[in-house]
Formats: sequence, structure tokens, C-alpha cells
Amino acid sequence: MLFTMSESNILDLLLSVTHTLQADQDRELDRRGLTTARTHLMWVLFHGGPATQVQLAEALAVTPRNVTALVDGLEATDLARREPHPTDRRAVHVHLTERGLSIMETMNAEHTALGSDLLAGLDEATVATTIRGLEAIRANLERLIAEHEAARAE
Amino acid sequence: MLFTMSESNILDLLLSVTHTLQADQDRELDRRGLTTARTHLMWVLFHGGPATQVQLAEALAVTPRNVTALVDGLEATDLARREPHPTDRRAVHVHLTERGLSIMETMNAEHTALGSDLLAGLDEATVATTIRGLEAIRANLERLIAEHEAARAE
DNA sequence: TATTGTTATACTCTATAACTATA
DNA sequence: TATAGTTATAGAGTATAACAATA
Repeated sequence: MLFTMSESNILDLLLSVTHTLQADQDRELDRRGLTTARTHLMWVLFHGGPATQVQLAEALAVTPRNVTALVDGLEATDLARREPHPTDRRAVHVHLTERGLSIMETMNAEHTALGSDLLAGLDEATVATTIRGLEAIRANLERLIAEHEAARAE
Repeated sequence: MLFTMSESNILDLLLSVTHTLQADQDRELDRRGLTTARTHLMWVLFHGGPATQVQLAEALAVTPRNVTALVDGLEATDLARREPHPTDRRAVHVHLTERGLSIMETMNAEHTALGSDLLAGLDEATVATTIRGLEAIRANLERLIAEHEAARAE
């Protein structure tokens, strides 16, 4: 992640925290022989159930061709499998295997635990205000992006 | 980025914000014909001055071989150049070109502006508490990672 | 005619290993 | 002998374009 070298403002602090989160997660995935892109696809299946490759491409914001490659990799490592689509013979239904499901359950539990552990030692008022602050930042960010896109479209 | 589908906790909120930031930045880089990895290298040069490729490899946490490829790309687009190292004939000194420097100055200004714009409408107390909250989260995160590494090393 | 997924091709980022030139 | 950087090779993620099968 870029822009984490100085921390003169809240943006750098935010990026620093998520850079550390990301690096930690990458190490964990590497230990399990997983990659970020494939895990992301599994995460979508875990939370949304079986899906066609076009649906996965939309969810991941990548091309259908890319999903073909990702599912190939997941099938080769017994993490997901292609099954016939119940009604459309052109499409396939991608499912998690038992192994893939088990891994995602573990990762989901770890994710939830991390969410609590990160707040250790913070009082409720601080947590509440931090959440409000982050939500305001997100709202500002989305407004800025929308304004920027609008200006560009002129 | 993973794990941004639900936002039941502050971790998901945090990841959601930085996911949006990252996506916005990727679009900007793409418009300028830049990539994340090459821009990161330029960012290191911009803030740290000319460096050898080994130093860049350490700063970016990649292999020296990878830096060769990144600098090749930056040289081909007139964003950086290799110069002889003043004292070590084995090494090269990588510099930003005028064009590279100009782009980094623009990006740095945009980054600073974004840092302020994200706080629009927030009162000082909220900002201060949000910063405290994020710093506590970062401290917890670093402690958790250290504990985890220690447990693994046993 | 439109959609789903694949084959073909290419570029970027990344790694390891072997090698050259220099220290 | 150790270090800086490159050549060689490989894998993963990503894209566009052309194509087959099906809707």
C-alpha cells in the first residue's frame, strides 16, 4: 500500500493501520497456500452461496476470463468445484468444497475475533466516537469521489 | 481487499474505507498510465532521495530482481533513471527524472489535500478521539501480531 | 441476437537460482 | 568471500479479442 511513510494526518494513520492488517493477512494466507484473489472469491461464495462465473466476475470486479483462471486454481487445490447450473446449460455453478468451506469458517471466526481484539482496552465512548469519525470520513470520501467523477465527465 | 462485505464491526468499517481509498487511487494511477508498484517506488525516491536498488528492495520489501524490473519500467517511461553510484562501481543510483518528480509533487499535494478534505464537517474533538481510537487499534494490532509470531515460534 | 464460459495472447508483479562485475 | 545487479525461468493476477455452446 502506498502513502504510509509519514503520518502527519489521519489519512496516513488509516493507511498505516490497514497496511499492517493487509501484511498480516498476506502472511497468514501464504502459510495456508492461499492467495488473496482466490481467497476473495471463496469469501464471496462463503457469504453469498454458489454463483455463476459471471456473477463472481461482477462481485470481484474482474473480467469473466479472470474468474476462469481463479476457479481453475481453486479446483486444482480442492477448494471449490464447478457443477452444472440447474437451469442454464451454458453456465456453471461454482461451489465451495468441504475443504474450502472448512477453511472459510476458520477464517471467518478469526476475522470476527480480530474485530474484537482490536478494541481491547478502549472504552465504549471512544469506540463509538471512532466509529462515527470513520463513518464521516467514508461519507466525505464518497462525496469527493462523486464530485471528482462529475467534474471529469464535464 | 478482502473482508468488506458486512460491516458488523469496526474492522469491517476500517477495511471498507481503505478499500474505497485504494480503488480510487488505482483509478487515478491508471488514468496517468502508472501502476501501484512503480508509483510506490517513485514515492520512496520522492521522500528519501536517490537510492541503490538494494535499498529500494528493502524499502519496498521485494527482491532486488523485482526492483530491476520496476526501474526498467520507470526508465522506459521517463519517470526515473539509473545513474552511476558516486563511490561504488557495482551499484547504481536511481533518481526521479524531472517528469517523475513533477508527477510525485502533484500526487503529494493531492494526498495532503485529501487528508484535509476527509475531515470536512468533523469537529476537533471527534477528530482527536478518532485518532486516539485508531492509534489504540494499531497498538493492539501490533501486539496481537507479535504474540501470534511468538506463539508460532515456540 | 445476446449471454456464458473458454482458448489465445500479452503485460505486470512477484519469486528463486545462477551468473558477472566489483568490493 | 561478500555484495550489487542482471539474465533465465516460472507462477499468479489481470486484460482484450475471438470463438463455441446455449438461451
